[in-house]
Amino acid sequence: MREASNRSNRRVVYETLRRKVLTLELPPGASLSENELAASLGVSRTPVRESLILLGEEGLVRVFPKVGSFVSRVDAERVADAQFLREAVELAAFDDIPETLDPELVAELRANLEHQREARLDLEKFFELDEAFHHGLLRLSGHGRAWSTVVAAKGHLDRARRLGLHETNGMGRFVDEHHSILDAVVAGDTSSARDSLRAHLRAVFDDIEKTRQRSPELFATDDGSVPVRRSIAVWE
Amino acid sequence: MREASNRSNRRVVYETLRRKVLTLELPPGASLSENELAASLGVSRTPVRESLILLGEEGLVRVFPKVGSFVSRVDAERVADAQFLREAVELAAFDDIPETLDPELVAELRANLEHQREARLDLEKFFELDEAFHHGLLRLSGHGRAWSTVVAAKGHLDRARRLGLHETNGMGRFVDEHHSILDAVVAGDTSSARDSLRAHLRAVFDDIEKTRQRSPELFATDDGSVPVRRSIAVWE
DNA sequence: GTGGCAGGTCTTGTATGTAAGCAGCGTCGA
DNA sequence: TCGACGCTGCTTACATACAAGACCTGCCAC
Repeated sequence: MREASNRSNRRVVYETLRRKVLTLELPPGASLSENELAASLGVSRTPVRESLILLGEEGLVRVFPKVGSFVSRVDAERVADAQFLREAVELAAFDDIPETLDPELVAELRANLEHQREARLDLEKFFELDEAFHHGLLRLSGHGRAWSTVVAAKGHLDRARRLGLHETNGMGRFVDEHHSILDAVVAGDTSSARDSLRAHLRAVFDDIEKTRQRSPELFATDDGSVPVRRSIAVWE
Repeated sequence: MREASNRSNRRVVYETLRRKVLTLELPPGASLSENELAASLGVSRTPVRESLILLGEEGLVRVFPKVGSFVSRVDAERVADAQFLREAVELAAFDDIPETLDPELVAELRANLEHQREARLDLEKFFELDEAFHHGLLRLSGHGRAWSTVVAAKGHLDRARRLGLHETNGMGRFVDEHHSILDAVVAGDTSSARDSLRAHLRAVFDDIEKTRQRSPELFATDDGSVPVRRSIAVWE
């Protein structure tokens, strides 16, 4: 019945749920019943449950034993933690940038920036390119593998950013900042690249903070309280 | 039959397995059959399987579908990745050290160093204190929560370190280095503290490198090849 | 002797059954 | 009217049954 896929059901379910949580398609507080999800996705509870456990470890889902599982609130502390981590890692990588850069990778980054400009009004597309760009910066210094750790830690940061960017009219400014960073790196001016990158990351974070002050309800502190059980889940 | 514990079976199994992997009690390459582990631990396959999945995400275990699960080899690349990450995070934290330190925390760190000196011949005890010390340094700057991410990423680094320290005669040198770091921090000399911390972390890493050159077989690159199935598991 | 095939046994992946607990709501009593 | 109590339906946690594939071993043919 199910096609012979190399990717296990669990992997598919995990990635599907993760994407929906990060894109806020499954909003904070949404109920994630194992039974409902299993029925919706056409699999048994097992892969769903295993996925929820993984998302729980990542902090994107909270599992309350015998009560229910819910998409976690966007936690301001976790957002700040992720900001600190990514800044530390990305800046530290610039200390290890080699004298001569991998020309192929530089070309890839330049092409990425072109696509960013084209996609500056398409939130999802832009986010995807933004991720690849920052990952690429790490790869320039040979620390590309550290990106996965950053990715795993910055779920709350990404959701907070999305909350803010829904009110923004275009990501042109970010593209400009990306350009500054890459130009400085290519010019061999590591110090300037560091400053530009730090400024860029801080600007993103400041936007989030502004959003938080405007709409604090979106950032409800994620204490141990159990959300109301009513199904908020938006699930087709 | 089983006592009403707040900690779920899965949590207990996960932490048990993780500890045994990190302490090399379960050596790299050891077979981790879900059935065997379930029988040994007196639980069903479910919590064991869920734990193995989590350890797999952490990189400590490799799961080969329909073949078996095995403790992952100590991977030199992953060791280097973890080294980069922890250095980035710990050094970046020093940029945010406040003017006046939390005196309670400082006292705790000083007491920790006393215990380190007492335990400098007891590997496991020393490791525990070492972890708490570095975590404490992060807490000084208000970034204590970032430690969990570092912990989750540095499993390979910890195992590599253990491999090396089995051949060492005491951790007195590390205690001295810890003292230098803390003294510089307390004196408000952040720059010197950074230098000392970086030197300390690099020294640890150099030790690992030396071990790797002496005993490369312990660091077999962890490619996709399936280990022999014969049960290497040491399990009482 | 050697190569190849088949079967048995192991593995993980998935589905489902069972247990135990929390929450909400209605009802009953004061 | 209001509070307490129990029932009902939901949840996750755990156990178990089944499916499908990989590997090893031994036998058989050549």
